Amino acid sequence: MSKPVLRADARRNRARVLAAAEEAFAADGLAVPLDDIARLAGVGAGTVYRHFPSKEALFQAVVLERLEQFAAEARELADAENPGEAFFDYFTRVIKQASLNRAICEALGETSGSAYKADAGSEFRTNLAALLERAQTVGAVRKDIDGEDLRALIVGALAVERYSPDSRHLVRVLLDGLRCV
Amino acid sequence: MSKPVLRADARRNRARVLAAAEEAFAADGLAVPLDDIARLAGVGAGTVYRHFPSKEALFQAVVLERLEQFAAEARELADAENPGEAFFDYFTRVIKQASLNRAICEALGETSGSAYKADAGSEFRTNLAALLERAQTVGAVRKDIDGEDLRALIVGALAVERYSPDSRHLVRVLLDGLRCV
DNA sequence: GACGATACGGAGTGAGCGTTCCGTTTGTCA
DNA sequence: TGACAAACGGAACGCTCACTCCGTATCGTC
Repeated sequence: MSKPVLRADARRNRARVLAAAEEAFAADGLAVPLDDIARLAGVGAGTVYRHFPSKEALFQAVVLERLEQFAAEARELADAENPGEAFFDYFTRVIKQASLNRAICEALGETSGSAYKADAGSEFRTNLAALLERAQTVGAVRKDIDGEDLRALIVGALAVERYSPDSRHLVRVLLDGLRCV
Repeated sequence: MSKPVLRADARRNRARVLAAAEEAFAADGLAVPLDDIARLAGVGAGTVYRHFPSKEALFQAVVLERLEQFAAEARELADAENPGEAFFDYFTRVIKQASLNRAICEALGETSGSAYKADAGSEFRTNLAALLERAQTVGAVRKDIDGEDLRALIVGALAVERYSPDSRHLVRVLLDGLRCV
């Protein structure tokens, strides 16, 4: 049912494809031609399709890998002694990292992105909501927003950051808006 | 040098193309096939190219038309009795309208969008900056942002609004961040 | 080392789309 | 109304790109 045990070269090539895709999608988003990814990985296009049913599936695999990293970071902060600080630090860090990764920007910006909203980005969602709630409990963050609101605000902050990456204080404007009044 | 006086049918078709393009681009952005625009306008593809040198040029014409409307609205508010209120009202209205128009979203979001940043969207830029400065003068808006910052924040607010159009209060979070502390 | 299965490479295929070309139609003006 | 220029329509072109196919190479096993 699951994996029929890959041959050694197949395993190696799969890893190469994933690495190449991560780099290429991060730089140019979904627009990068699949042939470019194959060339970057040092394999043929057919090999890419042996491991991933479509370009879109490869993209999602790359994005989900990254979202799981974000989720892990959030988990580490779940018990931080200062929930407010933890929340704002995390928010800032995610924006900074994600804004440098066009794949993440496009994936999170997807209004109808079923794959990230529903199934597998769910751990990211859960942990993010947990951070938010703790920060709200101690009075660090206004209480009239929920997890889904926060994700929308992340998308907005990403757009701001992408638009003017130099301006250090713009995201702070948003954070100030999030603080308790 | 300028216009060689268009024939009547040519003038009519040009207007139809512009109207169709405005509708199509607003709905689907630059991704809409040019043939669709031509069909919607009831003309052939060749006719579109008689009036506009490229699809991109047509897109810019549509966007600039809209930006000039925004600029005009800002001009009307330039002497409002309450600069703070005028600023926030204008900001909210622009976000609301622009978020419904995918062409505007894409155009404003263009990081390297020379056409809108440089030449012709300049009146929009100027008037927007004037509104901002007056609001800052009366102490309604924090003073550590400038016109370019504001445009970045508009792009961000657009992303938020597009992501969750229902949530009435999300843009308010951003506005609260803009207020004087 | 030989054999069968697995995986590979990259040319090929088909679809979509921006743009052009040209035979035909239509407006304008005398 | 006739004739010429202006404008039209849409078929055709060329390019890009996702995806497939199949002859060839490589791996694992006995």
